[in-house]
Amino acid sequence: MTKPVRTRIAPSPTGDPHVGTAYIALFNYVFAKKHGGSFILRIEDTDQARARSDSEGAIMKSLHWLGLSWDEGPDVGGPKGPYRQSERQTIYQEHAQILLDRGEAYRCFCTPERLGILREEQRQAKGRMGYDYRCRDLSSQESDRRAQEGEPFTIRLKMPKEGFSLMTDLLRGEVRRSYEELDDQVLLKSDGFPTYHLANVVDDHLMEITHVIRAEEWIPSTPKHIRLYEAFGWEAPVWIHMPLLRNPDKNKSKISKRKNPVSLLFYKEAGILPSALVNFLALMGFSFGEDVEKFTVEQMIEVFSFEKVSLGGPVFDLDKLNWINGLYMRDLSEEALLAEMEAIWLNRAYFAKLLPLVQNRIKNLNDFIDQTAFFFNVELSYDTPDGPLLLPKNRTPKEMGEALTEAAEAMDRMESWTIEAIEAALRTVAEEKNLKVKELFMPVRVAISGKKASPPLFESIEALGKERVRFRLRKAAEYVKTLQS
RNA sequence: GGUCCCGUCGUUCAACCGGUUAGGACAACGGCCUUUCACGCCGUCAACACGGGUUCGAAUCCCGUCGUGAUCACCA
Repeated sequence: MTKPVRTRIAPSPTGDPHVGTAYIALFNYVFAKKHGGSFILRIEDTDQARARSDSEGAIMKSLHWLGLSWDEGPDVGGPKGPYRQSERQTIYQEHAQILLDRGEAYRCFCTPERLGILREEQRQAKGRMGYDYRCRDLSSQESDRRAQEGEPFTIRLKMPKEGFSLMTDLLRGEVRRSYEELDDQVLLKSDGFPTYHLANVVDDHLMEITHVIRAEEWIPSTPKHIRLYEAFGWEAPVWIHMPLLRNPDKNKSKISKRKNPVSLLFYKEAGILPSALVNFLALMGFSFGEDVEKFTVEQMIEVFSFEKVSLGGPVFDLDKLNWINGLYMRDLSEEALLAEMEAIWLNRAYFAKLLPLVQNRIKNLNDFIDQTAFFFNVELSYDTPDGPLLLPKNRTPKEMGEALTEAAEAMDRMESWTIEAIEAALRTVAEEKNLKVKELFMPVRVAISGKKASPPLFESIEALGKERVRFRLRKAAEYVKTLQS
């Protein structure tokens, strides 16, 4: 009677492909394959405000790059589609209606403004947080009337007010949670889109997901999901909450782009091989056994079991990633290595892009190498003769640290990566930080090129790409703080 | 702040259901190899968060404390 194993990765297309997505995808993939099951990709694009058009494609491309391909998904189709939540609107609305009809959910006419004020009051009072149930006991007549009159509403799940919820997590055992601290979650937003909670449960059920393998940040809301399964009368999947990847800072906070490169594109552009990155990700929480650290996904599938997964939040350690990548480099034939090099920056197209930037500056053909070296590596050293120029006269390390950090974030926010847009963004940063243009541009130049003399700044930034520019600006921000003003 | 997860070297992963000089790897340091560097090899440094129990015996089981983290949205 055991059903075929089906797992899924459900990324939200709101930004660059995230290393955490790859991490969770890996374990879903491996577990499914271990049991001869299916691995599914579902795009959770129900947040129309944060969705970014280029994101979905980039996520799929990156996952394919890592070899974590799916059996069913928006691009390959499958029997349980569509696999994009934005294309499943009516399904969610129908299911919300079912809950409404059964009295398991209710319309809520509270405005975002009122809820915001409520939240603020609760914060001040340091009391219980959460919805105050104002609309929970509206009569059905009133509820129907107001809905008919066109008053905007959301649909909330009716949670029990007492007792406790019990979740059994394969890795963590039983987790109890009192219902008193769980409020009535919004299931359907006033724009008609579902929230994660509704869409996730409905889709997991309809797509016959047997094991939900997701990050530990979901543990607190799992009782709501369990309640939803109960309300629908469905069997819940097996819950497995993986630890969260962490920053290498003092506190080991959840991995974040402010402190660590989190985009898969960064690692690709930094010359990390997909096989090495996947292997490294596997090392985060999983132990192969016998002290073996280098293994392929296929080998991991052979030996995989959740008993071999540990729960401490693993720190994403670039040093070890680079070490293991070196291992994979040495395994490659010269031919294969050459192909990998051409695939990143050592190719004609990239040379052609750089050449116009330096043509006026070179006196012989070989000067090209000197002038463009910084376009071919990842991290620069600022402990150099020009390094002190990160700090203009009369500016403090703190000021410039903040300015460079802001520059990094401004670059990250850019949607269209053009020379003009880059310049505009940096000028805005200078203005916001009350810096003269040159007080920002020289440090930025040194940050991205390592030198005070470089090809044109914005063109160089454009050619380097967002990932390395961000990385260098952040590194420079750290370095400048160590300088004396 | 409430709730919940977690807690072994700086980092990562071990040490089957209690009995080990607590092990491997990355990093660091030292050495060998090498014209140099790297690779490789050898070695050194380094951890059971704390306090109570249970037990002949606790990193391992229980309780408490502390600490980190996550979460408390019409985001996922």
